[in-house]
Amino acid sequence: MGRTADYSRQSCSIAATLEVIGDPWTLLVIRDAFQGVSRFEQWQDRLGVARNVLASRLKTLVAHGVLEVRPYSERPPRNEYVLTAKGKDLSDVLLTMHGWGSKHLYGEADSGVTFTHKTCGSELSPRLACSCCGEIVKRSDIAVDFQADRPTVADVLPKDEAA
Amino acid sequence: MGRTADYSRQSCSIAATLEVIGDPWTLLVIRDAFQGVSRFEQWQDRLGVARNVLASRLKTLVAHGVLEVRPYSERPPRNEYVLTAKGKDLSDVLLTMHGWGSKHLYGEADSGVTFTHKTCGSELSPRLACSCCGEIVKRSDIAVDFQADRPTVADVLPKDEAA
DNA sequence: GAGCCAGGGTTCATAATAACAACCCACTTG
DNA sequence: CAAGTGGGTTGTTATTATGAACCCTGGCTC
Repeated sequence: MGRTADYSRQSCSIAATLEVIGDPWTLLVIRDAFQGVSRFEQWQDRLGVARNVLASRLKTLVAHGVLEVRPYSERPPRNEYVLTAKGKDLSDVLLTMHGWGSKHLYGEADSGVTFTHKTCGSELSPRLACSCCGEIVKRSDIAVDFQADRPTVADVLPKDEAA
Repeated sequence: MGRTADYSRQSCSIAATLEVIGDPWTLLVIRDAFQGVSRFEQWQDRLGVARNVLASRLKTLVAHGVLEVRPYSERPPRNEYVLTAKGKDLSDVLLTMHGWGSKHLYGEADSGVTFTHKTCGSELSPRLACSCCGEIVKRSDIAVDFQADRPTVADVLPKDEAA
C-alpha cells in the first residue's frame, strides 16, 4: 500500500527500504518519534497530517516492526507508539538526510535542528565511514557489485495488511 | 507538487530534503543514475514507472539542481540527465538506506547489490562518523539542539514549477 | 447523571496523483 | 516512403490524500 508506486518486483534493499519508509509523512513520523513523540495527538498536532493517514502510517510502521504499540492506560484504553531497535537504526538515514538538506538546501545548519557530537563538542555533519576499517568513505572508493537472482522486495516484506 | 503531502510549513532540513527526493520513484531514479542510467528510456525500462510520472520527476530533479540536462544529440534533439555535485552528494543517503534495508529487511547483503570498500577490500556496511573528530557516532553521543524562528521549507526551496 | 472534555481513532465525500494507453514529433534507416 | 527509435505529451481511469464529521471509552464537574 502506501504510495501507488509498487517497488516490490525489484530486488534491491533501497527499494525495500522505501517500501517501508517511503510513504508520504512516514519519515516525519519517525523523525518526531526520535524527538520523543509517541502519541497520536502529538503527531497530529505537529505534522497536521490527516488523521486517517496518520492512523494508516502508524499501522504499517508497526506491521513492519519499526514502531511498537504499547498501552499506557487500561481504563480509557490508550496506546502509544515507540521505536523498536529496528526503528532506532533509522537514525542514520535521518541524520544523513539532515546533513544533505543542511548543506544543499539550507546553508549549513540553518534549519530548526542541529546535532552536536557530545564526545568532541562540534556540530555533527555526518560522513559515512567503513565499519570495517573505520575510514571515511569516498565515493570513488566504492565498488558496486551486482548479483543475479536475488529475492525481490515482495519476497522479503510481509504481505500487505493495511486497511 | 509531488506527493500530496505538504511539508513546506515545517522548518527542518529533513522535511526539506523529502520535499526534493520524497516523491514516489524519485530515489530509485537517483539510484539508477548512480548506476549510470542517464536516459529516459533506460529509466522507463528499469523502473516500469509511468512515462508521464518519469518526465515529471526528471523535471523537478532538474529544477532542484539534483540532475542536469545535457543534450547529447542535436539532429534528433535528445537530452540526457546526469547527476550534479549536489545530486552526487545523495550517495550517502542511498548507502545508508541500503545499509538499513540489507540489515533489517534482507538478511545482511542478500539484495541485488553490494558495495565494496576498495581501500580495505571489505564489504561496506556504512556507519556514520563525525566529520570533525572522525569517530564513529553512537546515537547516545548525539545531542539535539532546537532553534526557534528558522526559515521554513517553503522559504528555502524554489517555487514550484512542475507541469 | 447530564453535559462536557480528551485521546484515539473510523467513516464518509472530494481533490490531487499515479497508472495506463494512446498519440506526437524529429529524425534515421532500409 | 514505411517502419523504427528516443523522448516525450495528452488524455482517461484508478488510487491516495485531504478534510471534516462522527464515534466510543472513560474522566471530570456541577
